[in-house]
Amino acid sequence: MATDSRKRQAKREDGRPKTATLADVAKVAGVTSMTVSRVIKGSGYVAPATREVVLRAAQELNYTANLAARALVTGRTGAIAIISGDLNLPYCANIVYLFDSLLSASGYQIHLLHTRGELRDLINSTNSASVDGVIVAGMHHFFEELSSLDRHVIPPCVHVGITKPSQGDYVHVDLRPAVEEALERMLAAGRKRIALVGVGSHLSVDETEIRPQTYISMMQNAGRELEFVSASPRYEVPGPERVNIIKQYIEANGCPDGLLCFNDDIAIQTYRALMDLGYRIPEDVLLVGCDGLPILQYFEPPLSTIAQPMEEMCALAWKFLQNRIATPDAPPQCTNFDAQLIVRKSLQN
DNA sequence: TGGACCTTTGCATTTAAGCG
DNA sequence: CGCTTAAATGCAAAGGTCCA
Repeated sequence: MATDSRKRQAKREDGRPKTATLADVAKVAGVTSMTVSRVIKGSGYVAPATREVVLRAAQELNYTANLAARALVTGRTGAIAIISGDLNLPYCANIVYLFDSLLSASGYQIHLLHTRGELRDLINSTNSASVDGVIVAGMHHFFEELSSLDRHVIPPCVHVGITKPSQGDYVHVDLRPAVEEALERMLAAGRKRIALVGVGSHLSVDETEIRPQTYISMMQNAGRELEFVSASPRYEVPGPERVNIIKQYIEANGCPDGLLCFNDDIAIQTYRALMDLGYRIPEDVLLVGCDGLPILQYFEPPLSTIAQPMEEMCALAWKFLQNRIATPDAPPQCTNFDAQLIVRKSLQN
């Protein structure tokens, strides 16, 4: 102990800042560092009087736990990586916000990543994962790739989103029933031209994407022509530009009388384009988005949307990940939710 | 190459309390 | 008083990286 103190003192003379350690607190409190550790962690037996003395010493020395040293012993970093799409997308921002609330409440820190390269760097930096777990929001291809890597290097992983990975823990939401319901309502209302807004006829988003898949099968079963208003749902296309793309399409081709939008962002831009061109909702066009953004209810008329039970999904995914961290070899945990169609005036005749 | 860094964990030891 | 049990505390080792 005396040796340690001399070394710390020497460092201080070198001009390096000295931070209090468990041993420093222990010395002041007159106990060993193990007792201090128990008090700080709140685990194990410590007499109330001893606890008080230790806490006072810790406060006096402005002690904060050395997370790196703790990770060294426990193999836990107290950090979770979240890999999501771009935060420009309200859907992704909302997911990150929800996980942030959940993880913070559990005392975890978040590493927010957007690319597989970022996670790889994180892992390579120490030859082992420097996070306790990974949440992959959407991006199921990435999840599959991650799951196939060396399990000794890759931390526990859970996927949450509208695609269903072939392995691992996941929380999946099925958009199909709600998309079908929206299209059935448009068909039942006698709408002649029902188009999908946001994806081109070449289905540039993802061939496994359930929205265009459902749209195509429903329209074909109803004997209807397929019609795609190509306005990339990706964030690279700025909103005003997308409004113009949609307006140009309508001016060139006339306006479909039913519009299913790939997401709520696109629904809002489609709304803007329709208003600018003098179309009425729902009289001329039935309009529905997808994401469940609350702001849609404040439009006039209020916009319909396909909503996912985001809070339940995120809470369950976090529970799955905690289970996986605790028992790495347990069987896969999977849950499926159905998205719900929120019908507002834009989808009512 | 080996020791220092800092913390936690499993196990061992000591102390206190309860009871006949 | 002496035994048993529970509570409280301490010891030793381990972990990855850095630096002399």
